[in-house]
Amino acid sequence: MAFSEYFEPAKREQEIYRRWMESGAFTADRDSNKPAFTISMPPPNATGFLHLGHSIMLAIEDLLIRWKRMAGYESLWVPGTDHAAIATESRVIKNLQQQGIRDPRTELGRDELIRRIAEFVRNSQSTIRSQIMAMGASCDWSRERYTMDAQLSRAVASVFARMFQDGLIYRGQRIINWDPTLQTTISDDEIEHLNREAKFYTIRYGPFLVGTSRPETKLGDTAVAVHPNDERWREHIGKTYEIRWPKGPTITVKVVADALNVDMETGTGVLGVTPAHSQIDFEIAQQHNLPLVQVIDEQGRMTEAAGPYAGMTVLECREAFVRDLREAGLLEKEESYEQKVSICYRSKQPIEPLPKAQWFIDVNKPAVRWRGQLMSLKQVMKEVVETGRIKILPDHEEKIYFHWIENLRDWCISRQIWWGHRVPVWYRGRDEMYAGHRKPEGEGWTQDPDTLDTWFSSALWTWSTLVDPRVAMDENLSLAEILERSPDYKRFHPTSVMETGYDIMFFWVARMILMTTYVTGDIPFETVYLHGLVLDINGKKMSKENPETSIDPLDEIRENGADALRLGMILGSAVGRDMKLGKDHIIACKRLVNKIWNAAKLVSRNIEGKTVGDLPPAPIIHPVNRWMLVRLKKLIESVGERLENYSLGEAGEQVRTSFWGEFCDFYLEAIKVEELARLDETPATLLHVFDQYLRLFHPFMPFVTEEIWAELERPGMLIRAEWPKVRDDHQWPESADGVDAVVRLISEIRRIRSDRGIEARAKVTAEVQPRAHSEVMESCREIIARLARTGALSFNGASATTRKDASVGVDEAFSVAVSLDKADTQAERARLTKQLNTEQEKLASLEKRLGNEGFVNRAKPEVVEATRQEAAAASATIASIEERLQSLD
RNA sequence: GGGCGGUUAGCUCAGCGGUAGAGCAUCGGUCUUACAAACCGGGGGUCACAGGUUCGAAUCCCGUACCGCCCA
Repeated sequence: MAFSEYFEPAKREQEIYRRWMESGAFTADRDSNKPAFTISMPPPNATGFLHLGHSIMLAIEDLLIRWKRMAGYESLWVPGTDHAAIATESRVIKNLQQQGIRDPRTELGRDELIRRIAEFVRNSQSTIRSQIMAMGASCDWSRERYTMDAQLSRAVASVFARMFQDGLIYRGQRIINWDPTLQTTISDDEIEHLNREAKFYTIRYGPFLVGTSRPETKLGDTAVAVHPNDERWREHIGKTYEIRWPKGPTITVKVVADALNVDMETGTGVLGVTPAHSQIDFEIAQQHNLPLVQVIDEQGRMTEAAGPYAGMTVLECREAFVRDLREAGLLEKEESYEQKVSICYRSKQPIEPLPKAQWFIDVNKPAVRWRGQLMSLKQVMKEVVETGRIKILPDHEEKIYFHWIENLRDWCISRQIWWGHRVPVWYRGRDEMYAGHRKPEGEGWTQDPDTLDTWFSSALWTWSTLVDPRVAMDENLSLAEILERSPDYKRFHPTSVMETGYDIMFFWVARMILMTTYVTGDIPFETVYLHGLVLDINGKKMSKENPETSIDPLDEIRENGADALRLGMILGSAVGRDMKLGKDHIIACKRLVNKIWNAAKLVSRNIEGKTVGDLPPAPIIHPVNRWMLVRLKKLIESVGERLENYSLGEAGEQVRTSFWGEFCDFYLEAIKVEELARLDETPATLLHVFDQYLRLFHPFMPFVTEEIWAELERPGMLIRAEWPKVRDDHQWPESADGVDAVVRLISEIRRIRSDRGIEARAKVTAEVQPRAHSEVMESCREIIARLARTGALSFNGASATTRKDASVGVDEAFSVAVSLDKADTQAERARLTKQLNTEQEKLASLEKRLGNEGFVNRAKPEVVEATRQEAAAASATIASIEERLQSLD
């Protein structure tokens, strides 16, 4: 046992992690008979870097995994990475462009570009892997997966084919969200909204006035919609107008009545309908059988249908068209307003609604067999949460989830990029189409060029990662058969907890529920724990533009250690709440790491060279040892409850408070007293208690606790040690209450010393007049003497508490007189009067409550009893204070 | 426009029916070798505002104000 002066995380963490790995502690044993506890790690992007979002995810999940592992569960934490289709492809394309390849897609071709991206992914996967390790994550690397692994790809294709056969996947010509920058469609959920200052134009439009922020789309109008009850326009309904724009083209618009989308109060009550470039207008057009005129193409340029404006970009066209309208006197009004622009969450560029044939998942078709009924995907998604089969934390996220489902539309799953799972559909000629997990027999088939939304494959993650790779290679097996023959799937699915940020609940969590219930007939996970965002100290998203407030987890690990960073993510945070994280907080957490290291040094010194018996055989006699065991018992109880409730921050906070305040500040100081130290039971208690704290702390700060465990030569490794159990035999109420009184007595003497400016080194004479627990107090005299720095200490101080040359502290269990060099009755009276007032106020309020019949009759009996006892204690204290005050007269 | 949150000590936040807590910061002190990244002591809050329910409200309900997020 040779503790270094400081625990140096940077020097020790890698070695500790290596020992964990080598011990096999991360690897789940499928054949054990323990209950399973499974978490699927949200796969970081294969090309990403560790950021604080990952840190908080890893800190929370590792905490749960380690706790459950210690508590007797077969913990499995499956790590992996995501191919992140759009993000990765656009990143590599940008890199290639910087290397001088102006248009990588055309210059390299599909196969070569995919080869380059795959190579890039291979190189960067190891980066994120080592960063996950740096956090101390105890995940099962032997089961690491990647969304593009063969068996996961097989799952993707098979699910697609099955949904196609069930009619849940269809190809449809619809208005989709087109990102002209990335040259692909995106789903509704991938759109973000941005407010920006824009112009709002009112255009003279045949007999109408029509408002728009996008005049260029008016070239593609095929109707105007008015409210059926609007007197102003009623006569026009059903008529068709030809509108000749100043420089062309001429458009034909029909006047239709629409009560749903037209608001009479807004503007002129006339809505220009552009079916090809607006979701809502498309729906109106479908109802009224209106034609579609596409005026904007996929490059974001005007089409031939835009007449003289063809070939211009959208913005060029807007400018030109507005100018032409103005010159022709058709521009009625031009005002500024705040426009909501839809942008792509990846490229952050405006999206362009366009008509295009794409693959969709039908969320409304009742084609899913679920618990004996035929339901739509939407209905199943709702059902599993409504019935509590899946519990979402925090609670209010369930409401958000339901609200999202209400508004959910068919999910567009095809993308026009190359990196990803290719749509498993083949065409031959004009009429033949085949969907399956492999190419159909015969000649002349061509595969659909599009790929699938990344979230399609991540939606399968909880179970696709558990598919047996060898079994999945058998092309003749159905998906159901593959699952049936995958031992990990059978053993570890459904998973226990899905822990991720609330910001991807719709992208991911909801879609896992959708896919997994459909494919497996079971839920993907039992509990969803959604953490909040980690913000900088000003409540802003961290970004490289603000390096002062931005925290890089890898820097923190290097400087302060992974334990401190992890604690920083857990302590003082609660489920689902955003946290403003400053470096101060992490440094404060580092102090706890340091504190436990130092405590370990002292513990080590105390047990050195002694025969330390194990608990329980040693009978515990001394009240201070008993008190410590009682405190520990209550802590274990309470921490267990908090963890079960997912109050992780509170659980950690309680261990910290108890460890620092009760164990370090009192117990460790108390056992420095020879009288206590020489008892055989003391080192046994000390080691037992410290050992238990190490276990309680381990899931919160695994590295330092594991290192101490080794230094103290505890058996095995802490990662595999058993979680503390509540010891019902550790119950000594008199000792526990008595030592509580001793703790207060010490504080009382210290306070008097501090108030009266008694020199720190001087020993004072103190006389105690106990009213309860006198035996315990007397048995702690040496401890009191040391911690309160008293010289003579007696316990018959009835007379002393009336002396004028003393300062008296009053407590419900005792009075204590501290002798002074000089009497100062004024100061003494002032201090006691203040305390008297507080006590009297307290008593008055307690008595008022007790005098209230409603309270006595209706409140819980134990509350009434506690109130009575408090009142009794307050009166006892008051009586003593009054007695003391009289003696001063 | 719809939905969901938040408003508690100077700061960051817990607590969410039994009468207010932590860390940091602050003020005063430091004999004591586990720890000055520490120790001892102190100060600091009508829990945003206004109603209601209750024996009892920071906590539950209704409303107001401001802030934030999500969806149209």
